[in-house]
Amino acid sequence: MLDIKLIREKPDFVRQRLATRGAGDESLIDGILQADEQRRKALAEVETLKATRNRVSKEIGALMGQKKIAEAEAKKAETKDLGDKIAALDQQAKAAETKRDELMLRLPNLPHESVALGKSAEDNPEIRVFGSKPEFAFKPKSHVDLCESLKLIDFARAAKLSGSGFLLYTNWGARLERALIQFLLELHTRENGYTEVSPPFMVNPECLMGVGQFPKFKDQYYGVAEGDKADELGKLYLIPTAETPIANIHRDELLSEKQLPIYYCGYTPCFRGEAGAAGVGTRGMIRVHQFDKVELIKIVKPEDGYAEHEKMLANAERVLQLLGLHYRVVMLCTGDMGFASAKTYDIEVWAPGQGSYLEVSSVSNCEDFQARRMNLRFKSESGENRFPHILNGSGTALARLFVALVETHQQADGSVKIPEPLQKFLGTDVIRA
RNA sequence: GGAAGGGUGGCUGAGUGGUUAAAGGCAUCUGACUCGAAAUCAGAAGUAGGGGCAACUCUACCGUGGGUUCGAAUCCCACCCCUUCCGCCA
Repeated sequence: MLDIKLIREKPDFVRQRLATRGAGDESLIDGILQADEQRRKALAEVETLKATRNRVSKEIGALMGQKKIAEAEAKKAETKDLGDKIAALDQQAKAAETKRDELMLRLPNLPHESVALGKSAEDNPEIRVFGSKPEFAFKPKSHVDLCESLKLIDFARAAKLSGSGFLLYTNWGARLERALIQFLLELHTRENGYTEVSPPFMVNPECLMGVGQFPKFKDQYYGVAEGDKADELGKLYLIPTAETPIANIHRDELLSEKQLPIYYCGYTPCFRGEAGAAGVGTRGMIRVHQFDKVELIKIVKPEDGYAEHEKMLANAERVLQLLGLHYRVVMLCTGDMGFASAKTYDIEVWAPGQGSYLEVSSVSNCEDFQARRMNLRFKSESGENRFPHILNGSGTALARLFVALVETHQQADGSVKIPEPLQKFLGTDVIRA
């Protein structure tokens, strides 16, 4: 959520920054300003009436104390009708506030000034490249073929169990998935200083609201119900990313400055409806309804936000470097950024069998946008309450990492070599048919 | 699912209709003492939203939402959450 004071004081600046996203959100500003104006007007009026009522009520109390019953009764008659006026105005103020906040919750974050202007993914500038596309003396296979020949994934039976867009990892496939999770968590906790957490996989709607996934993208997530009780639907949702529970850990808290920075990492499965998205329904692991991910979350002082952002990006890149994978880092342009983000880098890993780059990590600084939504603050040394920056980054998404790994390290004989840092977690240096 | 108890400020914990923003304690800040610190003593200090150039001032907030009343942390109703016990259960 943006700061209403910023919208009030610099509406043109806010409109201009929103316009760079190209989604037309700046058109909401007028309605927000109008509702805000109505709210303040009603508030000024009703608060004057309340002040009167409070004063008279105190006088009545004093008179009662002195047993001057008649005088007290006279005062009561005086304020009798104030209540109705107050109730009516209260309702007006509340209605205006509700309208203002509904609109505010639909506004995305303002892009940071360092973000490249652009309309779509084609305008995303490439920041750097690590390694180079591997050369093969044979035609590299797709992960789909490798997974079938090595029996890593049973696509057909996964569909039998849950429909398209789900994966059944088998034998070395399941063990590789588990080894990757272990490898990632060990890397981030031991080398990069993150504290591991293992959060619930279902959360209440407030959490989704807090990170900005609700209300705008409500149709993209899985709601659950207990048993067959239809009215339970909507009390809990399957998490689309570990960001949702982890970033909300300190929701509605007032932290002390000494507690910052906070670094969390955690493994969870991620559930995505992917309604209308291309790729679901075809075989493969690129776009699925459920995938594993190790997520990084930071809660930091605003002045440290962007330095921490770069460090988090480096933490995610380290994963691919250790696994010997070629990748590139791109900065998402203003038109391609996520709703809550002020600045995002994507890491795209090369998948030789696909002949394309796959997004395996998205590292964002949401600044204080999420902190405002979830009312997470910290008390600074000087005593003022401030909103921290909240950052999130995939460290990394697993299904696509799995794809890049088997496609990159496949051998002419159809086997897959396991990079050295992963061997101790998997217990082998090669997977053969 | 059943029963009982409970939700008060950064934390803890009093408070059953009228100067209660709310005692006490902890933590925090300022001053005194000290070479400095600790301890001790004195004092300050909630959060949010309005109005005002400002000094300042008003309003709201005791789990949430309603209700009763001139006036509600306090009384009534509904709901949510937590704890313990029972039932079921990995």
